[in-house]
Amino acid sequence: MKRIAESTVRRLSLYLRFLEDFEKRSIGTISSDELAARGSTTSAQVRKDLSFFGSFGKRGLGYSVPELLARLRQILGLDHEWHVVIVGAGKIGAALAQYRGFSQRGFRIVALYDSDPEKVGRTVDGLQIRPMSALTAESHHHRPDIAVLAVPATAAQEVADIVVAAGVRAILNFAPQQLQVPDTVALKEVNMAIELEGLSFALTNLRM
Amino acid sequence: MKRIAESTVRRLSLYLRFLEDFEKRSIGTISSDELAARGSTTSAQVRKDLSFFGSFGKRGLGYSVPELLARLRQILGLDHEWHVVIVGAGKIGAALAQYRGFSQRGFRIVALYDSDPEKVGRTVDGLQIRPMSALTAESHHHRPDIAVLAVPATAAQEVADIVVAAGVRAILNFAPQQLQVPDTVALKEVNMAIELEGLSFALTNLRM
DNA sequence: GACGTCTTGTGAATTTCTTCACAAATTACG
DNA sequence: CGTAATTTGTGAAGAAATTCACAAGACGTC
Repeated sequence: MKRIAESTVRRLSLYLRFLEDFEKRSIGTISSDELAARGSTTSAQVRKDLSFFGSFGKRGLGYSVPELLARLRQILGLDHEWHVVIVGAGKIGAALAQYRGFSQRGFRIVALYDSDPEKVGRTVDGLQIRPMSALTAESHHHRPDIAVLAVPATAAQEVADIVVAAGVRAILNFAPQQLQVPDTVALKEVNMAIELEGLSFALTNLRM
Repeated sequence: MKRIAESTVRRLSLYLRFLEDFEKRSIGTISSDELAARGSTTSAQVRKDLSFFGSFGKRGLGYSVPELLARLRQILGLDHEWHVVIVGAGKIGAALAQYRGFSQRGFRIVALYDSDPEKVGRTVDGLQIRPMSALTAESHHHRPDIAVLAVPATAAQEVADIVVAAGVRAILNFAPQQLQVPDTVALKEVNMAIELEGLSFALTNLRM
């Protein structure tokens, strides 16, 4: 299969969200134009994005909402459960552990780790915080697919190495630290500083 | 000035971070190659990115770390203070209010708002939570440049309209809801669901 | 001060991504 | 059944981003 651009995958996620909304409102059919309007893109872009995976629409009619929903879920790999471990039970880690969006979309949090002995043993949203030192051993049992890192920047690379060694194949990094991982491991960085600086740049350079 | 790509601005933020690190380690000079290695990009990319704004290096030598730092800060608009309001004092909003990275980089949180009367009046990190209804009036005084939205998805668009009307010209949106804003307003979305789905896609399609 | 080594800055080439534009398919309707 | 109105799927064109490649400048050394 041809390589799919990251921008395409991001848009597929958006389309999925819009379709869920359309389904909730019992709309059975949707055109690429209507989908595009919701995501500030163009109908051609929507059709091109979908065309990488097959042809799901009916000419003259549009796309069946439930059908396209199912196809998108399948394409994005949301048709089965992923095991997630969260590392770091500070403010961000705890907020993530309680975030409903995870389980809603088939991401099951199987464990929450922290290296601080003070925090170990406490419970967050029904999940007991485990010591960092237990991660490797417990991973044989939990078989995590994805690790979410919510640790200080200074610890991030070390933790990344540990979870990769423990068999995790995807990392979502909230620490403000650029990580190095083998290219067999998928990596996404969420970095508020970068977003803020992007806004600062826009405020400085665009208009005024 | 030519339009600068978003990807370029993101990389400038990264370079800034690396340079801060080099400065801390008292490294006086850096080559585009060394900068590239830290950010998994290429030296040509680094030089091209910088070339949009001038020529800051010395052939045969590289870039002066303090000088390039200063120039990048200026380019990104980090050479003066921005006023930030946070809307939503739930888990995420509260965590953001306490996040040290804001003030460290010249983003001053001038107010924290919530519509829940239960939360109004409480203090988060020395900042009293104000009622949402006061935002418009108080903005005349605070003159916020940036609004950070940490509200439920269902409220996000309404809040966005309010802050835009109150004079905010940049929005950082943490709500899982695609916002519509006038194109005079800069907008960044941080959406964990999209990142997770990107990882799910990678796990499903790449290898295995 | 000439020579060798290094690294920038930047047009040109290449690759990637988006938009255009239109034939083909489907429905609606008289 | 035929015609008008839609809307998809997709090659081709266009735009944007990245990489190449090399002349020009700067330093170190003898």
